[in-house]
Amino acid sequence: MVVDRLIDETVDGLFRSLADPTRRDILRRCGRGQLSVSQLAVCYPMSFAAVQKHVAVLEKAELVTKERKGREQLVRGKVETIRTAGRLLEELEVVWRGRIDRIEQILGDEKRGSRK
Amino acid sequence: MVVDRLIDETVDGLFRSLADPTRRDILRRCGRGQLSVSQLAVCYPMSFAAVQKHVAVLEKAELVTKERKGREQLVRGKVETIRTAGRLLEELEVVWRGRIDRIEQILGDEKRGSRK
DNA sequence: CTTATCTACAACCAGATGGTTGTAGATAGG
DNA sequence: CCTATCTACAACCATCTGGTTGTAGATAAG
Repeated sequence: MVVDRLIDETVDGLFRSLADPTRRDILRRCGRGQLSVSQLAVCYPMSFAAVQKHVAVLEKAELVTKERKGREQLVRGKVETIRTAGRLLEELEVVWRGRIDRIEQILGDEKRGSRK
Repeated sequence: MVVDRLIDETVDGLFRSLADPTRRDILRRCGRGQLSVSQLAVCYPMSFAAVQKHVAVLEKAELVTKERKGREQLVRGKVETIRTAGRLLEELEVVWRGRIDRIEQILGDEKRGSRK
């Protein structure tokens, strides 16, 4: 199993974070980590506090990190977490493709060793 | 752009569907499409109606399809939609990696024509 | 036909979510 | 020092979400 031992809550938070257009847009903007929270905030038709909350959600899901720079807080995207999400999806495909085969193989292995 | 013209609502529904452990488990189980809604329902500590709602959410997000078989409704995973989700994540990575380069390139192309 | 099973859907409820405003602490600049 | 800016966080509110129960339609089985 490629992505093991990620508890449900973590995965929930990861995908839930991605399920909001404002947060996806924040992610697109902050790949290089040059934008402060207030710079991000002016991009959206909502209050600073609302954007701050979105950033907090992303941070909790580890999709971004924040780095203090004077009185600003620079937001940077965390590529590893995006990859984790991608791997979770791939794993699903693998389960779909291999479920039955794998069960048969395991049952076979018990008496025959590897097949083919 | 690999994944174009997917409106926000669609993407929201896609990731939101994935942000629930019951629904992720349903997806894992129904890759081959052999399971009816009621067969799925007995796997979880909740009512039939609750599982039915989860399946409805997955169906609306096009992560599964349903196929009538007599009085049952067989649920089958839709691999293309999983791939769509994966591509959305990859696209994010691409934006992070190439944002600045691409802006420079577009500005350059305006006077130079296509490169390479 | 009658009954049991599978599905669909409405109504309802508690808790989470996404927004608001307001207050307050830190830091930069005049 | 004083002020403006950036951030943090609490309180509040409307809506969405994930669960429940109950009712009803269709199909399979006796």
